Amino acid sequence: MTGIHQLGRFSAHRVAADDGDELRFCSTCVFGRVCLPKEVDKSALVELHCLVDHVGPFQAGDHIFRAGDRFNSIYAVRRGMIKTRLHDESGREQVLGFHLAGEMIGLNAIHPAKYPCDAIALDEAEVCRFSFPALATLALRMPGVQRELFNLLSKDIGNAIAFAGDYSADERLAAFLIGLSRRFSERGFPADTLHLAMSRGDIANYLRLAAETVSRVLRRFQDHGLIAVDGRDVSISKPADLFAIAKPVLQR
Amino acid sequence: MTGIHQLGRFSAHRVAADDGDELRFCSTCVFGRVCLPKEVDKSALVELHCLVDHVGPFQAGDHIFRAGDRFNSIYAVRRGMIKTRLHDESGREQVLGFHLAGEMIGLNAIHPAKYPCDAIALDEAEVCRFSFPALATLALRMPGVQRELFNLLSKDIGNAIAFAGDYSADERLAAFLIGLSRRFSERGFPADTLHLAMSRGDIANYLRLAAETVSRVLRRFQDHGLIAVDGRDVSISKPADLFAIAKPVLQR
DNA sequence: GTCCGCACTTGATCCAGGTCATGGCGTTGG
DNA sequence: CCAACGCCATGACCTGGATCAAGTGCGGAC
Repeated sequence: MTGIHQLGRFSAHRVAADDGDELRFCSTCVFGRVCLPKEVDKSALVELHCLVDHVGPFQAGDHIFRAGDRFNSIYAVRRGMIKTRLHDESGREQVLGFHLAGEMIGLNAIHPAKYPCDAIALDEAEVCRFSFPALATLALRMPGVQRELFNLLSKDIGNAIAFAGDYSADERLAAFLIGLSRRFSERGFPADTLHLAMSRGDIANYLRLAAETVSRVLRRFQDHGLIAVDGRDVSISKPADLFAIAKPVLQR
Repeated sequence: MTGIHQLGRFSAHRVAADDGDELRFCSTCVFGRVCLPKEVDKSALVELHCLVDHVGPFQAGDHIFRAGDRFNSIYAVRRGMIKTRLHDESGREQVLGFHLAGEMIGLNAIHPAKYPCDAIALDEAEVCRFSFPALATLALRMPGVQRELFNLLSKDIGNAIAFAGDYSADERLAAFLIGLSRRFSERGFPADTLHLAMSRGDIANYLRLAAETVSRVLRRFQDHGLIAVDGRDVSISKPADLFAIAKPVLQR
């Protein structure tokens, strides 16, 4: 799919912004914070806002972008959950991450100038598309935007190495749940009740475990009273105990 | 160690540049390429060069920076090999990478504003220190510098996920050797004779294997005629066969 | 020299987690 | 209504690589 076809496709999906106006960003938006400092330049802010497209909604299974697509934009998740994954020609899949509202995807596409991975909606989702060339140009005039981009990129390197160590299945799962819980609560969702939009298989793949192991560990956590599992809904009963297990992974 | 103490420490190490002059960068330098495009602005170039400090030499085991140090600079390796690692309070170590001449370290420190990992020389090494605030300011005026920074950061995300999948010990080791070989040859060193400046333990840790497994797999590769091992010197006899093993890791 | 220490190798054994097989359950579609 | 399918759970078994335990070989101190 070429860049032009992509544009056409997204235009068809476009919906009106349901929050954020000409000078205010979505409440969840990562770029919201560039509005805060005193350095705010109204005209530049309008420009920043103008280079954003709200696209979607996507249904579960829809691709936001595909590995190999020419890179032109980075995306902020606006609603729903997105997974990024790469899969080689022999069919092996590797889930790279799950992205919640307010988080950015596509940053790892800047260098090779094409997306290295697929981005797939896990439930009904909407995203904001930022033209990266436009953003980079704007960053030349707005130090806050540049700083924010550097921060986002740098943070992503850190995220990528989160599960790099050789941790046990228990540590991985606990860290996965605690991490999700934190991110949910940062976005205003309750920290103790999680909805896992992804399948057990996706979780397993992300954590480099077998799906059976994920089932078994969740079961054991439940038997020990750490969590309560109901299908894809998980409630965390003993966050402190769960954190104690996750600690080696989280405190890098 | 505070930023100021760091500065003092590095000053003591400072040596004169042995290549690169006022308007030319070290031949290996990642920022060398910003000099190429027509947009070159001599005065800005002088500025870019001025914000670089050549520091070192460091001896094997010396720290370039430590986890927790306040972030102020990114570093380009100038000579030698640097490993980055993080280690938690319980003593578990995790090697994040090995960095050759011409490669950049410290990019993952931008966001938390402090280095998340240690950087340690593996042999006699020198580095170039770039003040990041100065670089970011310069990037506002030099689109080429900004672009290069975005590229470097984005590339690092890709590097971080290289060994993320669940690959076998053979695949990991083969990919490690092929990857090193490629990077050496990009820097002008022969592609078929590698010197591994790091210990077997470091390799094992980086690949999430046991040191014993690294020994055994190298032995097996040698028995199969793929490589010849002489202590820390490895020569690659059948790059194609080795690549075939490494393929699942490399072709993400 | 010879003693020590460290990195590395090699063999023997063990185990966490993978794989395989089966069955339940909820959803979709005819 | 039932069949077909996908997702999940759970038990039985297997295995790749970790761990444990000896060596080996080499460089540095004296």
